[in-house]
Amino acid sequence: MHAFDVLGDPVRRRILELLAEGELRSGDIVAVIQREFGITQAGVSQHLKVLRDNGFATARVDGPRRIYAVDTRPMQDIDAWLERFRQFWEPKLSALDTEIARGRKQRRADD
Amino acid sequence: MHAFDVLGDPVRRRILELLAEGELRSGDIVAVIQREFGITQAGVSQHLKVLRDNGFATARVDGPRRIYAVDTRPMQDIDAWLERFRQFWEPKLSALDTEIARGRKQRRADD
DNA sequence: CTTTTTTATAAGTCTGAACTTATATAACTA
DNA sequence: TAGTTATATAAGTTCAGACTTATAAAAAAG
Repeated sequence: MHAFDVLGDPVRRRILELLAEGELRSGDIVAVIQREFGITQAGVSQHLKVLRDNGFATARVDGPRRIYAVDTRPMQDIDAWLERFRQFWEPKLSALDTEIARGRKQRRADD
Repeated sequence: MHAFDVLGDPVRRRILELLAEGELRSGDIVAVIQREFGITQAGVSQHLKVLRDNGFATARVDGPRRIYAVDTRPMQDIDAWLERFRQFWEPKLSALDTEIARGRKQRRADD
């Protein structure tokens, strides 16, 4: 399964947004997702499994609980895929003058 | 439909990769996709419609042909969504020493 | 020690997106 | 002008993935 396939689901994207803010218990993730999407604990758990199996998240055991953390390695694949399109828009980062100048030149070429 | 939903399909991703290299006729896109994915002209055309309808591509008329071009505005939404995860990995751009140092500090905190 | 909590997984259900065939329409060609 | 090319859309089909209920197993609580 490709990284984009994983992110092609709104529940999984939302879970990753939550994890980007810090580690969470499975149960806490379930509570938020149930409220926002109205699906069951088992449904959320299945999404968590997809994330684990595809490298987007890790889970450590804490008694009967699982503590989930984001793993952003697959995000880098997404980021890399986007690279081919970045030439079409202005860099978002603060950059050296040469980078800024390069960005402006690209912009002019596209307009 | 969310931008990630659109990219959650391998055919559409491939079409966008092709368009990133430059404008293409519908028929040429169909030829490549038929060879790589084995689906019909109508199938490809439906994917092209999804891309048009969701702002990822534009089509201008040239006689009986349609010439497709990529529109990267929705990519920027993807890029923006990724922003929350970039703190977890090293910046790809050459950066000021402070940026590099900041990147390394983040990396250590995560390991 | 029994009951409760936590959460992953199994097994079953269902629907919409990805596919097909068919075709309409516009443009081109001979 | 008739036949061909190009391509979008309509209508129908199908199956994979997102969902449910049920439950097993581990840990915690009383």
